[in-house]
Amino acid sequence: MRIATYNVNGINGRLPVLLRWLEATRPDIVCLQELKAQQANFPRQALGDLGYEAIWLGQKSWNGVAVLARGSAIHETRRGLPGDPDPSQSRYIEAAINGVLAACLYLPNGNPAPGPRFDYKLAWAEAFIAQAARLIETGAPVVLAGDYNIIPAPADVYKPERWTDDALFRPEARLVFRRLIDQGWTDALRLHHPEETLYTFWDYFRNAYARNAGLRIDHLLVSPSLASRLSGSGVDHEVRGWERSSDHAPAWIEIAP
DNA sequence: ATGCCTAATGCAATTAGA
Repeated sequence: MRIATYNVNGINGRLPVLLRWLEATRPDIVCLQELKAQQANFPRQALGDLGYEAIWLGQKSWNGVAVLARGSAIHETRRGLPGDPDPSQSRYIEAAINGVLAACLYLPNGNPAPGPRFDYKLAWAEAFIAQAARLIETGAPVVLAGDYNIIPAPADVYKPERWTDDALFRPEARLVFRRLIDQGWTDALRLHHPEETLYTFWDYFRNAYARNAGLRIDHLLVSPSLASRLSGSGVDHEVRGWERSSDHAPAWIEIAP
């Protein structure tokens, strides 16, 4: 079973790229972020034609998250993050699918830091850490998949010295990631690729993708009972090079039955 | 310190992204 996460940066503007990637890689469960679409404007039909059911939490202009599943029923378990300091922002949705609990998250960017946006990022992260603690405590197979807007380590950014004061790399942000790992979650991509340069985002400026000036900010954290079933993981980085691509690339894990 | 690019909104120019 393949579980993927992809920040699409506008699901309707990105639909040809999204459908092309789904057809090419056929993931079983997909977490999407940055739909940038109102609830009524989700392309349910086009995804259904490819065999995907969906649940989603839309919003005008910004944010928005969705979970897709191919060939399995989706049982929604949460819509919105408990304790979100600003519930008007659509950043969290959670569902049980074929024996796996998938939490789809879009953690706030937080720039500029310091400031109110960074405060919101950290407050949102606290609420998420609390939710992650509840989920791992169940012992169930859980994946926390999404755009964390956190660069976990210097190896996860092309030039760490340029990012020291950025909300994605500040110590407070990295500590959030560390606290999740300390709860017992496994960073699946780093487990399988301990030394590799591994990015999931390249900005649209300065020819960043061609220069491989990227960041690793999209992550799949798995609970112990899912970690024991991991058989592989990766980034579909070539998708970032497609015409009219998102600035993120999809990341995925493979789970034994 | 800012623009470089892109999407959404809404139909010009602003906001947000990271």
